[in-house]
Amino acid sequence: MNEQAAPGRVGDVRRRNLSLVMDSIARTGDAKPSRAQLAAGTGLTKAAVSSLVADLVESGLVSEVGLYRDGERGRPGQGLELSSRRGVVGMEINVDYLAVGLVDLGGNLRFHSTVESRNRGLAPHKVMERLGGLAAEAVAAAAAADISILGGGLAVPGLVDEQRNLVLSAPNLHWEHEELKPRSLLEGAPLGVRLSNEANSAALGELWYGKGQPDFLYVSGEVGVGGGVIIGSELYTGPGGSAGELGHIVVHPDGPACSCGGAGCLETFAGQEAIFEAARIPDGSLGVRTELLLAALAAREPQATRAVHDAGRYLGVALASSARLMDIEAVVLGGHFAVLAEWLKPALMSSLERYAPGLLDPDNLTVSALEHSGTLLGAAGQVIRSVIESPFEFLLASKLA
Amino acid sequence: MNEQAAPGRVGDVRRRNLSLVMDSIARTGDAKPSRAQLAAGTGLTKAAVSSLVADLVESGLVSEVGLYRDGERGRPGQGLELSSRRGVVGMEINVDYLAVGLVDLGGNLRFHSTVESRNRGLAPHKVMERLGGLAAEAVAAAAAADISILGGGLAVPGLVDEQRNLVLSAPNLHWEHEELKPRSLLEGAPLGVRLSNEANSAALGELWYGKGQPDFLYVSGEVGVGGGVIIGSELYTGPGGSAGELGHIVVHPDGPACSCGGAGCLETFAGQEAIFEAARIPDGSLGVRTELLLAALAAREPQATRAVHDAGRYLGVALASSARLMDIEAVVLGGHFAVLAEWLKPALMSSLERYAPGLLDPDNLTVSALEHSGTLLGAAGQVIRSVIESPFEFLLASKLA
DNA sequence: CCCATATAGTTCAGATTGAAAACTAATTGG
DNA sequence: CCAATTAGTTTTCAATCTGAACTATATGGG
Repeated sequence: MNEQAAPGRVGDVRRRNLSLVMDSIARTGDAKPSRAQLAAGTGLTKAAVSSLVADLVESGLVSEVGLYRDGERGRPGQGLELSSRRGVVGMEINVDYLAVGLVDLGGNLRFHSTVESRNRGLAPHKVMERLGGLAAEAVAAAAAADISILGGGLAVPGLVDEQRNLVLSAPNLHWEHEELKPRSLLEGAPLGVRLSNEANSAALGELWYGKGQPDFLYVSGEVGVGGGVIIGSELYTGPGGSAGELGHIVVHPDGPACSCGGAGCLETFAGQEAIFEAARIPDGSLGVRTELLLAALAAREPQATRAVHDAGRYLGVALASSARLMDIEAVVLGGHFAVLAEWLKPALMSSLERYAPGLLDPDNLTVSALEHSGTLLGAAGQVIRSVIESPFEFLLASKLA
Repeated sequence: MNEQAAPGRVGDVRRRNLSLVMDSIARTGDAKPSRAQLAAGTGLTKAAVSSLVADLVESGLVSEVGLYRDGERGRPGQGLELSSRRGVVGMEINVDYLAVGLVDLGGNLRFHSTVESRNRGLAPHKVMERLGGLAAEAVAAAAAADISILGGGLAVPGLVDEQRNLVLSAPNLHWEHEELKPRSLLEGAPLGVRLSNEANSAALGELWYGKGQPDFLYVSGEVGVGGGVIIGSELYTGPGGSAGELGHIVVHPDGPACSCGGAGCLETFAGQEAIFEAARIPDGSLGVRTELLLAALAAREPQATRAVHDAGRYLGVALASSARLMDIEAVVLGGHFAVLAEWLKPALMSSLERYAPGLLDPDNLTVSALEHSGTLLGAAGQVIRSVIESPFEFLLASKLA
């Protein structure tokens, strides 16, 4: 069948409980729980929690932040939080811009910088060079705030091989099978830099730092139409790692040819290019075209209205199919779908009602609250999450060093 | 965010390792491994394996089956297998028939019986009564073979709530929100009877007792078109438990209305009724209509050929979308799609090639090898699997008794 | 026929770790 | 200032793994 599971050792229990305590602190967030509260919350004894927290504090992942003094009787507890002096750098390469952010273990965005950059067709090493400059700013900001950088996450708009640091295919950048050297962006960071897909990162950002529902489909409308599937608070990537390709669901069997080699894909109706073209918006920078489109919609120009209506209708078809297939009950719109939400939603909802009546509650179709920082937060969050989920490995590494 | 994980206790290690040993024995299958081989395979020490096996043998889940004598030097090992004297009854209610089977822990079908029964529109208690008669045969067969029955699995062609023993909706039986009493089919079986969906069970049967690939989409062509999604050797059911509804993917936005309330669903092109109707096969029993259709296809009658061609084409659209969305790389055809495979496959493959070129290797589009017993094996297998995955709970229960 | 060799399986000491209970620490309120 | 209350630590105990030594049972060469 498939691979054999590893045997359970006595020490695994501690591994798991360290993670449980980290996760509990992370979830409790701003409440800064005491050891006693963690014991109550996790089901562990106070003794066990004390011992676990001692290890986590020693390693610097968790800090004590003063006493409780809430007027209750009894000895006040020591508040605990994920250290605000450890951080991860989130980075994003997109078609029209580059962005970096510094996120501390608690999930606070401590520094943020975006620059416009026409990356389409640019050689990967050129783009990485520019991004390196931006990353240096984040490193400087971290030094200034006395934050030690554990690692980084880099999101790109394409299919990636995380293990090998390959961008397998990013059609909108015109990159095919390019090897990046993300590690070079943050020399010396103990956990390195992790490559990820933009839509997946945005979905994870939404999960960890947004509304936080455990099951939803994130729809990313950038130049391409991407998707990130969150099931049971985990990203579903599929066996090969490329699940969520909402843009290439067939929404009309007689539809036009698509750049993917197929036909009738959602992207041919609802991708940025498709919408701009159908709305007769002239060529130009993304910002300008978006302004023109919004103005045309506000002026109720028929071609623009129709373009967005069609996009909404076919997005509805794709969501109806997706919801049925994957049993999805909530959708979060991001990217240009978020920008166009006001005009898109009516057609989208009526389409959903036609093709999958009653399946998706209108209240469960929301717009991302994180806007542009969602992808950064998600990219950094993946590294933060890996520390929360396996603090034992981190402890080991820091003990050796 | 979501629910808190349970704390790790020292005893969890044994729980996990008991399961690991059970699973190792199950996987090794006919090879009947010795304790030493299990130690090598699992990474546990011989001492640990001995202790674990002792518990499993005592509870009756595992039996020793004679010595190895393979001409090697050294003391021969004691072969171990999942007990062939413990069994689970698999049961199936479908539109045109009822079936039961007796499956031992090793996955061998020890008894099997199917009867035709026009269940459409029949009251659930009537159907359960008939099924009870069949189940009694399985119980008698078990007694004769000295097999003690641990529990049962019951598959139905509809959406179920496993926890509450509800059939939420089985349109092809004309059942809506019916409560079944599956437990009554096997009074006294310690693990009870577990209700499940027919397509999901067939997919699991294929996983555990068929070709055994870890990732695939099982497509069930019964009266409705269902699907079972297997990812990483697990059934993907989605947050609400109703994932895999392949039959209601929208394959043509201008298609006809569907019984689900939507429009253009795959089922309206590729369901049994749709195909028979498009092929102009007169009403009658399923067996007769199938014969007529196969004869018409053999005679190359244009309406039949066209009907099956269309079904294949739209199935291709649905599979292209599904494969893109869920990153699926293998498909197993079951039910009438298996019967019609010869005529269906050409249209299906050319459709896949048109809508998702290169995504699905023709070699990865296969027909189920288990035929009708797949669903039974899967239904029983879910209970067997639960014993393999948590033998500790079973040990506890049997110690109390 | 017997003993060296090899492999299977068991026994026992040692280490890790959480539970449970008793204990110490720090605060409030009468 | 002391009783009550809550936080956190220390101690003892049980579960269960590893590792090493030991016993059991086979093969094969002299």
